[in-house]
Amino acid sequence: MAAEGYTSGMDAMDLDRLPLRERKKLRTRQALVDTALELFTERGFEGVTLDALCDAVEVSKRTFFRTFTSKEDVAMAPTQDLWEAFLEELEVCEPAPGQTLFDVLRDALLAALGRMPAEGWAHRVVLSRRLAGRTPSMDAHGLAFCDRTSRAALAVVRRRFALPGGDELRARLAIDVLVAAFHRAVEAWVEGPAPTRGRLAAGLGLACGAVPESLTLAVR
Amino acid sequence: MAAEGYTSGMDAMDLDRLPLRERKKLRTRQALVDTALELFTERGFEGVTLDALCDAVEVSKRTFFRTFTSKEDVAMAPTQDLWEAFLEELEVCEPAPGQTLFDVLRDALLAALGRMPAEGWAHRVVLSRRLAGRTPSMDAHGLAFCDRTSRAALAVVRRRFALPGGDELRARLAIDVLVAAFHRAVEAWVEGPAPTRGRLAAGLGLACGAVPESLTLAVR
DNA sequence: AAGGCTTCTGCCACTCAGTGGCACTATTGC
DNA sequence: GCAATAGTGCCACTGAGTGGCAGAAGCCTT
Repeated sequence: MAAEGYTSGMDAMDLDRLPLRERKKLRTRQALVDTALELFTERGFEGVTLDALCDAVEVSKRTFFRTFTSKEDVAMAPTQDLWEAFLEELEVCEPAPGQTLFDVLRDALLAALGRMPAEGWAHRVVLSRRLAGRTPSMDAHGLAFCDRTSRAALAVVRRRFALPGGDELRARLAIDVLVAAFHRAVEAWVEGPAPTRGRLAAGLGLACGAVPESLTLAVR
Repeated sequence: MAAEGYTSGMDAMDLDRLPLRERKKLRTRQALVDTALELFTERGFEGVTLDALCDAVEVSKRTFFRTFTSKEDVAMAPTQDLWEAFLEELEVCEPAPGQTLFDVLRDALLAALGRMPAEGWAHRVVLSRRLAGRTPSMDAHGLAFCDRTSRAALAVVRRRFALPGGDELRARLAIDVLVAAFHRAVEAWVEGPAPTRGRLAAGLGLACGAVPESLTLAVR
């Protein structure tokens, strides 16, 4: 079943209606992600060459690079799916007027989280994050992706919620803070017991709630 | 330890006292950074091979990799010097009791900024950042470095300012927020006219001040 | 249902970043 | 000066990522 967790805005129904060619492509994509996470976890990111991965999935290296932009990319796919869903949620959400932008952003992220497949996704993210923890190049890749997503999010916010000029900076900071809170939540989540979507959502809420106090926290 | 803009906690006095070997090393390092920024700016990051850079500086590739960890690294050196100085400042600063952690962090960063060489440093950072803006791999490298520095900063904060257990998250968030504010400040700074240390400091103050409002900013 | 048309895939050769090893030269402390 | 101890240059090698082209597989007519 291809799409789950790989193409964010799509459920199994849509999937079956896809032309055969697309379904195949999705299947290879999923196979690459799953096998990559498995092999990397087993032997380490550096310990697995692309040739080895491609052999295991029975795909040529050329095809790999038509599906993913880099070796890091394949291992970060699960998280990236979430951020893409976040952008889509941000695009369609209808916040109550007067609501705080920060809350709107947080809710969009929570909604995106709710759209991730209940089965398997969380596990893939955990493997991916643990790997990133001990693989600098993976971590860097993930951070860069977040940064690009933040820019995209700012563009959506600017277009949909018509910011007064001086608030551009504040909006961008709100996004940065959300991203930071999310990272902290994930960090705690992958260490903790039984990582599920629900626990991650709870952690995100907690981290977001801690932000105001983080600014007024006194030393000594 | 080093020379202007290359090793944070040292001025020209100290430099002359260094053994010859060290001074040579520093000189190569500086030559590599300057030439790299020049060539990259001229022909683009991808447009310059390491062999070309090493030829220009008359250094072997082997030596390059003894000085820098990667091609990206050499181009990000100026910013990294600042963050290293920040860690040192954080280590030695003596905040007034009751002061806000966030303010302590911001002041440490401002102090580090003040320690950067008045001549040349700002210009190097501007070149470096502009390059990073159109070179994903450089940007990723920079973000990863910030992340590592944030972790290190948290360790210092934990040790020096003995946090109660539950405030670990809040402290880390405070650091993340500072980093975000700094990034926004730099972003605006490299676009603006006549980038000097002073203007960057002003921009950082502005961005830090905008954080509380960014959390309460309402949509529509 | 068979033809051509399009799109994707496999393969091969290539560039370039980054590493390991060894011989060589230069600095330093005696 | 003279060992000991760096740091350096050179060379060969691995592995990521790319370009090009020939062939296969899905697709779209009639």
